[in-house]
Amino acid sequence: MPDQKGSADPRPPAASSIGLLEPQKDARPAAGANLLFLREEEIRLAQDLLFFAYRDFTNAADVILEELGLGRAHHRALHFIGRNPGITVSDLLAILRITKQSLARVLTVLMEEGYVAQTQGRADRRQRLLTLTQTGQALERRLFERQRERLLGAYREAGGVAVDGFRRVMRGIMDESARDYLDQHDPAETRARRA
Amino acid sequence: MPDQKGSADPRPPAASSIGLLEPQKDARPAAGANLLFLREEEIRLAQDLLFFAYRDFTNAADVILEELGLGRAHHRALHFIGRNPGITVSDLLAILRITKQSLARVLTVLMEEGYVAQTQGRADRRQRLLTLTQTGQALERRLFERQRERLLGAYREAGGVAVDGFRRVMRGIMDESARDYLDQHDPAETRARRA
DNA sequence: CAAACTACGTCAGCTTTATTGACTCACTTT
DNA sequence: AAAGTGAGTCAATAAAGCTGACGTAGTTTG
Repeated sequence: MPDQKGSADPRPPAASSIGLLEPQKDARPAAGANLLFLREEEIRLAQDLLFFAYRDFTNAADVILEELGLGRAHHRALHFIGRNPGITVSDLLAILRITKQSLARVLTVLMEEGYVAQTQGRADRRQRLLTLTQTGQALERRLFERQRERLLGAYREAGGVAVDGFRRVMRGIMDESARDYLDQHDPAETRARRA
Repeated sequence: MPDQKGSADPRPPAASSIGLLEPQKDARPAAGANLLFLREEEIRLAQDLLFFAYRDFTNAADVILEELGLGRAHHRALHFIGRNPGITVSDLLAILRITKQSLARVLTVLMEEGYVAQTQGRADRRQRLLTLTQTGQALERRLFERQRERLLGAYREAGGVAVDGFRRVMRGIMDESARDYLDQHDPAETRARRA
């Protein structure tokens, strides 16, 4: 039980810099609009949210990974190969934003253990297209199920409108290139519904 | 009392538990409501969202950290010390979920560089209460500003309702203990507005 | 009060995950 | 034929985490 601030609380001027940037004379009466005045505290809360949600979300799959002697890096590779069957090594590198050598180590293990297979590119034979094997798909699914439980619970509690908001904000946080990537996976069908 | 789990949730039932899992014969034309039928793809999209948003959000501060020879671990410590002045070492450990030794390495650097100061606990003199020095506050602010830009942009684009949804979903994803922690920082004032 | 427990620090050794830079090989493009 | 690209690999290194064990000061309790 954290008891912080229990005793001698050296906390400096707490709500010190409230009005962030412009005091923003929010004239809009729209519902929820008052939530939008972005004081510092609101942003700091979001930092916390990202940290905890990501921490616990990734953690959900760790038990399984540990059994198999794999790490999160392997999970990430499995996830993106599974979602992009036939992806090239360089495309995968661009998604993960790690170096070729870091990826190589991970891929080597995944191929040795029979989770991932390579096939030579047809158009460009220099390419090694990555896919999940049956085993790989099965593992990815186990990992997925764990994380799915969490998201399902969160989605249920929050409701559909909240989920939509969640998506919008998350998209806004990431780089434009990441949004572009997502749009390839989330094409017309879903985007249409969003409009 | 902070809202635990789903029970006793004071929040408006809104469009919560719509046809989840069920193929949902959506009669409602309400915007976003039909987004809620949780096919596998929807969950996988969320995995992507978390990965990219977290990747790019944390990345935003990396440039500054690199200049100073610090890493993300240092940033996390700075952030949570800044947000909990006078926090004890063990409380910080509980938040970060790393081992004492890992934290020790980080804290040693931060204290050597003059970003963090320790004071002996008054009630319990075994405790070493951690605070940011002036320098530490200044650095934390620089890092904060970078991440703030991103969030500000995302919040503006998404709008107040979306931000509220984002918060709800993120809270739902994390462990209950993390939600409890947040409730200490986000007391009456903010929660009231949310209702 | 003495024993037991707690908060913190630290030593020693280890693993995972990442990094940079240079190089080869096979293939494609110009 | 030359230049460029996709992929793999070598070697060396770093950041950030881990376990287990132990010491010391301080607190709580039988």
